Formats: sequence, structure tokens, C-alpha cells
Amino acid sequence: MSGRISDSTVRRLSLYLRMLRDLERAGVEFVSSSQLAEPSGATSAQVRKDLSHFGSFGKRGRGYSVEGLVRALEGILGLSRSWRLALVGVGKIGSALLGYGGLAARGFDVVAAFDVDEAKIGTRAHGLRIRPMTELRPVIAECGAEIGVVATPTEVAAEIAAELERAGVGAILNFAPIELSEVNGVPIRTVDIVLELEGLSYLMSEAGRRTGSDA
Amino acid sequence: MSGRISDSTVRRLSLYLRMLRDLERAGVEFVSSSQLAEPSGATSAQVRKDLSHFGSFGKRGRGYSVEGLVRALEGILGLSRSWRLALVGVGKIGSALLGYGGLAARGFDVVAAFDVDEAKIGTRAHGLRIRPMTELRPVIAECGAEIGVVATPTEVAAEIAAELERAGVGAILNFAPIELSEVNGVPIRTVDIVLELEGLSYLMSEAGRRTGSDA
DNA sequence: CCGCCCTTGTGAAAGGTTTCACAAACCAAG
DNA sequence: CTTGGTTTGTGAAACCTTTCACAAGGGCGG
Ligand SMILES: NC(=O)c1ccc[n+]([C@@H]2O[C@H](COP(=O)([O-])OP(=O)(O)OC[C@H]3O[C@@H](n4cnc5c(N)ncnc54)[C@H](O)[C@@H]3O)[C@@H](O)[C@H]2O)c1
Ligand SMILES: NC(=O)c1ccc[n+]([C@@H]2O[C@H](COP(=O)([O-])OP(=O)(O)OC[C@H]3O[C@@H](n4cnc5c(N)ncnc54)[C@H](O)[C@@H]3O)[C@@H](O)[C@H]2O)c1
Repeated sequence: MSGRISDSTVRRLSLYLRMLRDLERAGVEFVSSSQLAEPSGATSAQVRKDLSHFGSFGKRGRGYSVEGLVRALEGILGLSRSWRLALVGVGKIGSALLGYGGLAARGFDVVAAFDVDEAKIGTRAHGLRIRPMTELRPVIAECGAEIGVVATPTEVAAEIAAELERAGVGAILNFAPIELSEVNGVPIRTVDIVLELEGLSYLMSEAGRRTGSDA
Repeated sequence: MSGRISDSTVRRLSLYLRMLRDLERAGVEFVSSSQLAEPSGATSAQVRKDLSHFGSFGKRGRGYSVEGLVRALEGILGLSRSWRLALVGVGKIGSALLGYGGLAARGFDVVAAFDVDEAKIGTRAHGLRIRPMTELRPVIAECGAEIGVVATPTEVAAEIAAELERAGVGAILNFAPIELSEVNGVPIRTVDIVLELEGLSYLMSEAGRRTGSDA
């Protein structure tokens, strides 16, 4: 039980949790691994294997208690608490995030926002005052933000990530299309839209080549 | 050579291409697999293996011609042409995308935008007229958009994706936090920010548990 | 209490990806 | 032309993830 857990397992656990919360809201009491598998495109064996890394949560013949498994997964994923985010770069993507209710709804609260643009500093975006970069360290220390969000132009993204790490965040979410290397064990996840589009481009080209050259 | 190529290989090919384009702009003529590996966090062996699925592009003892490999990867990834995107849902995320120069710069042009909101229909966002949903099919057919982008509320995301597919797009990029199942071989990539944050939550909790319980 | 049906938890097998390690190839210098 | 230094391309090995398949356990009706 519980060695090093793969990224894809963690991903799926999040998806299971989503479904379980829906089931809980709907008043369902028990769920089987195969029902749980469906929405995430996994198999029932995979659900059981994923869970087995962390313990034994089901009742044979009966399935999993929805409520019990929700609590268990929240514990495993660290979602029984809420997390505080510090956003750097209140441009197009940064503003979209500030206005996105889906974050707070799932326990991710943006508690501070920073920018270099003098015109933006001091103004409010979605109820949050935009602060100058000079306040990054003290404010992050004070409000105890655990996750830093990089939404600045690509050229400065690496520098901002380093700055956030020095300011004490425990993880970074990056929107700049650049591979940031994690330092000091601070994990970094990059949301790279262009990379996703290029993946789709490959698949479409591949499909075209196959149908085009077969005959 | 060339069986089914894994997702992670395609991902890395995109990253290699990015670096190669920078090198080309900088006037570098040759590059070795180890130089190419660095920025994407891969190993030189991985670079060579990735490329070997598609052919033989290097010169032993010398490395890869930057220009040659750029062209080769553009061909493989389908990036020697540009792609047309149709955006559905011009809200916070949709607007951010419309204003994002990084898409067009990399050959992804948003050529049509759709919404149900009467207040938005007819207005222009970043030079593009926002169209009613009734025009989805004819306009996509007419302008030949290959990629559909779903930026609507989660509740309607699946329906919109199906609509896009019926309208004839060859791939879908989805921003709603829901796992959409691909139909008719139309690939779907979901950008799920909350899932990324939950992955970070897991890693931070895990780190806490390890340092917390060890002694 | 018994027997039946159902579903879990999990070793073992299969399948896939990454790393290793080295022969083959290329260039440049002498 | 030969030698030496360098880097590719690639089977084989190591590693990791997913799938298989079944014994073990639990509930329920009789
Ligand atoms: N807009 C999108 O839809 C989109 C999509 C994918 C990726 N991205 C990426 O996200 C990042 C931001 O994109 P955007 O479109 O929001 O850009 P933007 O120009 O709208 O916003 C960038 C913001 O960062 C601020 N900034 C610049 N330098 C800074 C610094 N050194 N410190 C702090 N703040 C600084 C700017 O003042 C601005 O407010 C870019 O890397 C972009 O490639 C954007
Ligand atoms: N805002 C963010 O930063 C953010 C981040 C991650 C994910 N998302 C996801 O992206 C999606 C859009 O989020 P948003 O913040 O832009 O929301 P939003 O409410 O700002 O925009 C949604 C837009 O979709 C339009 N719309 C609604 N129903 C429609 C329909 N049936 N057909 C066509 N258009 C329709 C609305 O009129 C609106 O313009 C949501 O699924 C959200 O969960 C948003």
C-alpha cells in the first residue's frame, strides 16, 4: 500500500471525487467501482487499483459508501480544507481567473493579486485590490497563500515563478507556454493551451494521412 | 517505424519544435539531442527515440540541422499550415482567448465566435462579430473551421461539443471541467484548471504528511 | 444458519514507456 | 587515407501502468 502514486492515478481520483459529490448531492448511498469508472473513462479494475494504494474503502458485495469515499478522497487529495492562491499578472487570463466562481466553489480562493502595471495597481478586480510587485513577499507571507499562479507574459514567467517560490508558496500553477523546472521541491503545473492545440493538430494530420494514403 | 505514437511523445515533439524555432531565429545551424532535451526535461535518448518513430533526421557526429528538423516536426505535427478555430461561449475565458495573440502567432486563428446571450450577439470582440448559435452549422461549414473551442458553462458543454462535431469540426478543445467522451473519432482535449489545482493540492498534502509523520 | 449472488481487493500477466548502452556513421585534422 | 572525437539510431533491459481473473468477504432471502 501507498508507494509513489502516479500522476494519472491522482488525476483519476479527482474525477472519482467529482462524481461522488454529485452522487452525494443526489442522495445516493452506495456506488460500485464500475459506476464510478464510467465518467472518467476508466475501468472498474482501475478504480479499485487506484483506491487500493491508499487503503480499503469498500464493502464486498455492496460497493463503496458514497459519503465515506467522498471524505476519504478529500483527505487523500487534501481537499477537506481550502487553499489560498496568489495571482501574479492581472491581464486577460488573470482577470478571467479572478472572475471565475468555479475556483472558490471548489476550495481555491484567490486572496491576493499582483501586477507591475501602474495603471492597474490600486484598482479593484472582482473585489480584490491589485498590488504592486514590491508587496509580493510580505503579502504572501501575511495572508499565507499556498499556491502561486503565474499569468504574466512568457518572458518573465520563470522569474516570477522563482519569486513566488522565494515568497514561500508550496506550489505553482503556470499559464505561460514555457516549461518551468521545479526547484526546492515546489511542484509546478503548466496549463499550456497551445500545446493542447498542437496535440489536436497532430491527431487531425495523422487522421488525414491515414485516410489519404490508404486505398 | 511509426506505429501508434503516445501522447507524451507528441507533447515532447511540440516542445522540441518550440526550442528549435528559437534556435532557428538565433541563427543556430545544428543542435544535438542533448541540447534539445534540456528545456523539456527529457533525456537525449528520449529525444532520439521520439524522433526515430518518424524517421531519421540527424547526422551522426554532427546532430540535427535546425532548419531541417523544424520543417520535419512541422510536417509531423501538422503545423506547416494554419488551423481555423470556432469559439463557442464568449464569456470570461472565451474573451481572454479572443484577445490572446499567442494563438494566431502559432498558427491557430479564431475565425468565428458564437454565444446565446442576446446582449452579446452582433457586438464585436477583438474584431470578430459574435454570432447567434443558430448560425453555428452554416458558418462553420462556410469558413471551414477545423477546431471547435468550448468555453460555455459546464452544464451545456457536452451538448455544445456534440453540436460542434455535427457542424463538422475535426477536433475540440474544451475548457469546461467535465470529461467529454470523443465520438466519431473527433479527438477532444480538456483544459481542466481545477484538476491541475487538485493535483497540486495532493502533492502539497502528501509532502506535509511525509514531513509531518516522519521523525 | 445456509446458500446464492454480488463486488471488492489484489497478485500475476500483459502492455507500454523510458533508459541503457553500443555499433554505425560522420566530420575534421593530420 | 587514416585516426580520433563526437553523436546518432536502435535493440534490449528496466521500469511503470493497466488489465485480467479469481479468492475472499458481505448481505439477503429463505
Ligand atoms: N489570454 C489567453 O487566453 C491566454 C491563453 C493561454 C496562455 N496565455 C498566457 O498567459 C500569460 C498571460 O497572458 P494574457 O493574455 O493574460 O496577457 P496580458 O498581457 O493580458 O496580461 C499580462 C499581465 O501581466 C502583467 N505583467 C507583465 N510583466 C509583469 C511582471 N514582471 N510582473 C507582474 N506582472 C507583470 C501585465 O501588466 C499584464 O497585466 C501569457 O504567458 C500567455 O502566453 C494566455
Ligand atoms: N473563467 C475562468 O477563468 C475559467 C477557468 C477554468 C474553466 N472555466 C470554465 O470555462 C467555461 C466558461 O467559463 P467562463 O468563466 O468564461 O463563464 P462565463 O459565464 O463568463 O461565460 C460563458 C459564456 O457562454 C455563453 N453561453 C451560455 N450558454 C450557452 C450556450 N448554450 N451556447 C452558447 N453559449 C452559451 C454565455 O452567454 C457566456 O457568454 C466554464 O465551463 C468554466 O467552468 C473558466
